[in-house]
Amino acid sequence: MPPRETIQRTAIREAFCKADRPLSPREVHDIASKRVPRLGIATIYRVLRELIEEEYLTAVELPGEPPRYERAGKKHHHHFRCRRCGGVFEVHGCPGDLRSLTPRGFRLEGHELLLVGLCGKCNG
Amino acid sequence: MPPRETIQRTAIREAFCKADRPLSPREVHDIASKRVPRLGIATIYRVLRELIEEEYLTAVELPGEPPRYERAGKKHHHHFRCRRCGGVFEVHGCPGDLRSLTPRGFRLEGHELLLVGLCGKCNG
DNA sequence: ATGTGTGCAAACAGTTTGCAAGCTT
DNA sequence: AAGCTTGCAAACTGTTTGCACACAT
Repeated sequence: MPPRETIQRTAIREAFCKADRPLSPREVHDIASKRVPRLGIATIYRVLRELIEEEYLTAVELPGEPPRYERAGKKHHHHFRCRRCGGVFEVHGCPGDLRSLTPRGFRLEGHELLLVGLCGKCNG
Repeated sequence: MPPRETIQRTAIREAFCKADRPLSPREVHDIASKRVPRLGIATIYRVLRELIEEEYLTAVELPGEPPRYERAGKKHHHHFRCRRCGGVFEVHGCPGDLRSLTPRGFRLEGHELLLVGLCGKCNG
């Protein structure tokens, strides 16, 4: 049976609809609390897990920072992080032939790539 | 004045000399505890911070997990994470030519790559 | 002897879980 | 009405800090 339509779930989904960037659990809680005052942080984590399970959201995990979440459905991509302003941008395309880097006997199933440098604004 | 030569520091440095992979604070504690039985986890964190400051260690930040540490000064390399046992291994070599993925106007200075799959043991 | 470094425990931040009560179906 | 979902608080993990004591110098 599908999950029930609760105001909490609705408020949480709405937060992601309005956001144009990946949100942390704390940020989701801050946004959704405006609509559902007694909203508990545990509910955020529970619903987040369900929405990922349903593939409504995906986790965005970047090195050195806690995970954020964004709407699922985007095609395979990587990110570019500006070391000056901290902004994170999508980059499309993908390096090929990563199998050649894989140690003998290991099974390669996927990869994550983060480019680092200066974004257009910070590069001047 | 330089840090004092304590058995704790020695045991922690030794753990990294023998390890051929990045270690988590917990792993460092497990290894160094064999030599220094009453070793406290707080000491691990304190010494880790000092060793990074001294550039004896560098932090290895992987997406979705707490930081690990390895000896500084290694040449450019990446990591492979086993999705079953969670182990992290070094891989040598590099995809190269990532400039083609960089957005127009951005300045590419570096990159981080994580391969994901099954390690030799978990692959069977 | 001096004062830094350590072990322990408490404090913190982020995340998960147990349980009684509430709300959707 | 039935039982999934929530809020609350406690439990857990990873990390930091305060403090008295130990030990390297």
